Amino acid sequence: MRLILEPKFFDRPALKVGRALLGKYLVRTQNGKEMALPINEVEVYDGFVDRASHAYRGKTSRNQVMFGDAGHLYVYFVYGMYWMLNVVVGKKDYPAAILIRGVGDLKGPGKLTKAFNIDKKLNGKIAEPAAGLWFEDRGFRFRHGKKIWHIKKLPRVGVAYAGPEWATKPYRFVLI
DNA sequence: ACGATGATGAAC
DNA sequence: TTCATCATCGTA
Repeated sequence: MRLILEPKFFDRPALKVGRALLGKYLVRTQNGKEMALPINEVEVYDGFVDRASHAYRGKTSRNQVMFGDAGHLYVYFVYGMYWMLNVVVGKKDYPAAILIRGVGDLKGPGKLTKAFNIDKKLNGKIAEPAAGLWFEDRGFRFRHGKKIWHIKKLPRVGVAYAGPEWATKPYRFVLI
């Protein structure tokens, strides 16, 4: 089973999409090769009031993709070295996105973008095969022989600047 | 615990 | 135009 996730999958409340993305596959094609790994960690950045979100201080040239349509990729550069991969969710003009923090054995958002060769060339593109990067439902993941899993809710990483209320919100989801 | 490393955005 | 900061990671 390989079902490509369409933009409408992402056009829902951010927390719902964040949970729904766990267990889905991140798929990358480049020069005829395909790689795909299941998503096991994400963070949600939700709306104008979220002080940890890039969109909190309004639209800028960097974050404008977050204000666009669901299903677009928001890719930005941090710490002079790493690319972060997000997918935009929710309605147009409502800034929200899901940061992909872990896929397969790759723990950490900077490692997975390096492994998948993701950089600014993908920023603003729709997540679809034509872009070379998209998301798929490949069926349930099996853990311990059963087709179930647990979702652990944790604070987001590296957002102390948002202040205690927003830095401690359980907007990071990990597939256990 | 800290340095690498450069874009970003706010202040000047 | 300068400057502090940053949705990180590897090495110590």
